[in-house]
Amino acid sequence: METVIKIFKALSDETRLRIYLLLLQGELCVCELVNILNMEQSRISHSIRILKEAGLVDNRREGKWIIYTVNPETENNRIIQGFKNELELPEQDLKYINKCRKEKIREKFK
Amino acid sequence: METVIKIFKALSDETRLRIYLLLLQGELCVCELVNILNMEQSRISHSIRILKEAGLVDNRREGKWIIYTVNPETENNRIIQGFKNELELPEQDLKYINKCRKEKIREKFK
DNA sequence: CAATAATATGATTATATGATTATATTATCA
DNA sequence: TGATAATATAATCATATAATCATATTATTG
Repeated sequence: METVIKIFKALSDETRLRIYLLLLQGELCVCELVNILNMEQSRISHSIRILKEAGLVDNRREGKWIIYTVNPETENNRIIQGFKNELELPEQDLKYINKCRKEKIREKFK
Repeated sequence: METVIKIFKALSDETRLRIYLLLLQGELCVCELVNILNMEQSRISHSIRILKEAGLVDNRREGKWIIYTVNPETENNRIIQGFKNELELPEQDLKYINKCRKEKIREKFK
């Protein structure tokens, strides 16, 4: 019950929901999310933290970046399964994630 | 997106989640919920209102009672489908809903 | 129609949450 | 090793939310 509440709570905020939907499209680092969502870095970091605490996302370090991914375990959770089919990435975010990928925001600085 | 956020928000509170799970077992009036959950009437009413505003529950009047049911439309929503399978009614609530049904709390006063 | 039962609503208060700003941490690279 | 990039964390503030208390509404029943 607690687990489920945490998941619902984590996904009941627009910023966090958008981040999670973006991560479902593929891994991203904070600076890419900042770029895609056009939001303050600390806001992204805070949001991610709550997603992490709900067990929804994982991360690994890769050089100076920390790469975030959806946690495959919770991704297979039936709640998430259901909502993945129900909800799609906002068009604007889709546009910017594609732009971000083309421009290789992250690798540019390697 | 807004719709989904409202649903997540509505279900991210223990009181409301329990009420919704109880209603999935069958229709109930406020006085039965008060009895089962052992909470203030106004708290139940307020909680139900938020579930209603999220489109999760319906109601009809029946004499002096107002009977609450899950909204069949959202019940078929994939998010709800998923979470119904994922989460079961807390044991305590199951016990009290059965007790409530045996004792026919509501009809007793007809 | 007055009293009562069932429920809703409004006001208040305490607490939680989200956004922001500033600062700290960790890794890279010149 | 010092500067910088990427990210995290802490502190603060404004707003949202949950719980409670009091009151209003609607229907029933004697």
